[in-house]
This record gives sequence, structure tokens and C-alpha cells, in this order.
Amino acid sequence: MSRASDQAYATIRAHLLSGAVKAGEQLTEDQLAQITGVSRTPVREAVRRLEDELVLVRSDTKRLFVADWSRDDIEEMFTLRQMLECHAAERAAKRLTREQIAALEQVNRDLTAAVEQSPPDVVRFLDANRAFHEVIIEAADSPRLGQLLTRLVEAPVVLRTARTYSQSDLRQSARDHDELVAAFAARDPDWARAVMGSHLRRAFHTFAKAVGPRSDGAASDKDGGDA
Amino acid sequence: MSRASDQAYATIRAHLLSGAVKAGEQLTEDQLAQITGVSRTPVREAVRRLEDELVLVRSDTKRLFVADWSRDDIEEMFTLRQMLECHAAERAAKRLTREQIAALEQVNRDLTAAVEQSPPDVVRFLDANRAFHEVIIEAADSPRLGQLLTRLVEAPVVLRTARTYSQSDLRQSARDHDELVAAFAARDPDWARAVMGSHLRRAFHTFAKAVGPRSDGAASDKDGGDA
DNA sequence: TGCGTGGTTATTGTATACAAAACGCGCTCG
DNA sequence: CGAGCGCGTTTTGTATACAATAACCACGCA
Repeated sequence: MSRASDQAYATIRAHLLSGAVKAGEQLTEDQLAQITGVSRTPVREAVRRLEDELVLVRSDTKRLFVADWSRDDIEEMFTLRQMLECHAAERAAKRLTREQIAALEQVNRDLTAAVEQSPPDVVRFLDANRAFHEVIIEAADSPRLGQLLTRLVEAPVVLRTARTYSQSDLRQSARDHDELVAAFAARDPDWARAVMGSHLRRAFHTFAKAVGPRSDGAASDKDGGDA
Repeated sequence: MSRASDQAYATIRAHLLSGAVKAGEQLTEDQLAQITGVSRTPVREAVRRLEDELVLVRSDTKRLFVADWSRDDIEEMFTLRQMLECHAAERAAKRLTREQIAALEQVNRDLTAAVEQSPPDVVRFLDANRAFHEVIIEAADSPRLGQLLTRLVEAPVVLRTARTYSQSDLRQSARDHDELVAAFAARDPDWARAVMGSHLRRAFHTFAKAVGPRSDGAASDKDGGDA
């Protein structure tokens, strides 16, 4: 995209990621313009993108806030992501070229290396993880699917990345990726879908655990409901 | 949203819907500003929304065109919509209030009336159809799901509404809705999902038939001017 | 004291002017 | 005759000024 609005987008994201502003806090376009060093026009463009990703939200009267995702929000997001990304895995299994599979292997080697460092290099892990999923989405060859997933995937990362990941979680993630590659290499769409499903569902639980360790000591999850 | 950009959005949509511009044709922001009667700023906002919906697309060098959906594009869209809207139907079946079910019945009565006119009132049909699906999405109580579906649903309508609908197609659609209401009244998520699935898949075929009488048509479309 | 009300400030929305980038055309040069 | 290049024009991108609207605060009145 355009230079300034891209920069604004990246800078605002980085700013949120840095933890400098808390969830629920108000932001103003002027503020963001100052932070990003561009005028309000491209800032508004960037803000729109972040609104689409539900990283930022507007009040009923158009005031701008950092989104505050509840556990339910996160579950919803992971449910949708699972639905779409399982579909993507299935399609990818039928379409991935040998080169793309090799690329996935390479990316996952890098991811594994990042995980096995001590301490694990979380930033590198996240980068590799994103790259991995991007290859799959690319191979799924469904532009709209890719567009929808992009929206879903980025938001929670931005909003919650301050949190810590345990090394065992990261290792399991790497193993999931290995098995996905195996499913792809076998050209088995059902296998790929299944692995992707459990991968994401586990990721949700890992994520949710960190979000709401529920200070109230009683039952961890009341309020069943949803499906 | 804001007054002017909303108006721009609606006006541009109406303009496309009117068939005044053909798929693949170039548009300029200035042009649209003139048409909508507002300045380029809100036009750009509206254009961005339409880009999100893939009604408008930009070339690699940011020039603006009316999207030209291929049959594959349409199939992709319906596949995704089916995936998401089946999920919505399932959730809605568990959540719809008696009032909402009554509303669906009312909407579908209206839809049926529109269909049974001769000639059928297609605009009224489309309105009722949209209202029907909106109630379901609302009841699914999943904001992100709603957001994603909105994007998917609107585009093909805008791009292809010039086409004619056969009365039998419309009637079948009305029957599907009736069965959906029955599934909802029975609070049967599986039934609701199944009906929604067949409803949308049939809709795809109806739609695709009009777009390209055959998928591997010999010489139907030359040079996809896409961008 | 509680609540409405008016004005003041903060914030978003829109218009316009200008800057940058891309397209197209004609011209030159091989 | 054709290919590449320069320049004017078109189109998009950005900054800034201004308008509209919402939040805030203080004040007065019951």
C-alpha cells in the first residue's frame, strides 16, 4: 500500500504490541498521527485496517479505543479461524508443490530452532509460525479465504503478545507443524484438516489459559454455553 | 458511519448495481466524487469498503476497477459463505428467541409475496432475503462471524444483480427459508445447518448458471482483464 | 444536594490544495 | 520501422484547514 499509511499501520501495531497502551484505553487520531509522524489522513486509513481486524474499536459515538478481548472473543476468533484454516489445510494438501512443502520444512526447522533456544526466541517463533501458515494459505489458492484469515489471525497476536509462552507449548506447536508437513507430503487432505484442527484448538486453550487464569479460585470455567 | 462516506458508499453501490459501468472498467476517485456529490475523502473511505468486499479492485499500481468475478470466484465465495453461514445457522438454532423466529416467519411471508407477484418483485425479494439472513446472523451472536459474512454476501449481489431470476428459483428459495424456520422452531442445529447448506449450494448453482452457462465454456470470456 | 443547561474543549468528519507516482504519447535515435 | 526515453497529463496519496459533533465542566436553579 501507500507509504505513509503503511508506516502508520506498522507503527501503531508496534506501539500496541509494546504494551504502551492498555486494552480499553482511548486513542485519538491526532495522538497516533504524532506517534507515527504522518498526518491524520493516512492514520485514518491505518486505523480503519486495525478496526477491521478488531484490534481497535469505536464507541457508539466514533471514539477510538484499544479493543479489549474477552475470553469469549478469543474463543470465537479461534473457532472461526479453525473453520477456515482447516479448509485451507485441506485445499493446500491437494495443491502444495514440492517446493512449497520444502519451504514449510525449512520454516519449521527455523521455528524449532527458535523454540529450542533458551530462552526461546518468541519473536522468531511468531515470525516463523506466521510464515508457515502463510504458505498454507497461499497454497490453498483462495484469495478471499486468505483475506478473511489475515483479519482473524493478526488481532490476538497484537493484543496479547506481551504474554509469555511456555517452552512446552512452543514445542508442541512445532510438533504439530511437523505432522502437518507429513500430512501434506502424503497428500492427505483429511489428515491435514484434522491436524490443523487439533493444532488450533490446542492453541486456543493455551491462549485462553494465559488470558484468563481466572483469579477467582473456584471453577475455572463457569458459564458453559457456547459451542 | 459518517454521513458523507455512507452516502458515497450507497451511491456507488447503486451506481454499480444500475449497470452503468461494466465489470473490468476503470473508475477514478474524482469521477465517483462527482457522482456521489461529496469530496474525494469520504469517497476513498467508501471505496475502501467496496474493496474489502471485492466489489472494486485495484491494479498493481493502485488504479481502481470494477471487479470482474469469474465463475471460480463465485464458487469460492459461496463455499466460504456456506461454511460460515452453516455455522451461523447452527448457533442461531440454539439462540433464536421466539420473537426472532416470528420475525423470520414474517420476513419470509413478505418474501413469498414478492415471489408470487407476476412478475416477481426481485428487489423486494432481495431485501427480504437479506433481512432473513441478517436475523440469523444476529441471533448467532458472533460479531466476527457477522462481519465476515457481510463482506462475502454483498459483493456478488452488487455485481450480478442485473441478471434475471426465474420464478421457480425464487420459489425454491422461499421454501428453503420455510424449512429453515421449521428447523429453528424445532431447535435442531443439525437440521438448520443441513438446510442452510443445501440452500446456499443450490443458490450457487443457480447463480453460476446465469454467470456462465457452463464452467468450461469454450470461448465465453476472453482476456480476464482483472487487475 | 441533585440535576438540567449552556458554553467550552476535545475529537472526529469533510473539503481542498498540493505532492508523488503512473500512464500515455510523441519524439528521437539506432 | 521499431524501441527506448522524456515530458505533459491523469490519478492516487498526503497534509492541512475547517466544519460538525460529542464529551466535559461549571454554574444555576429547584
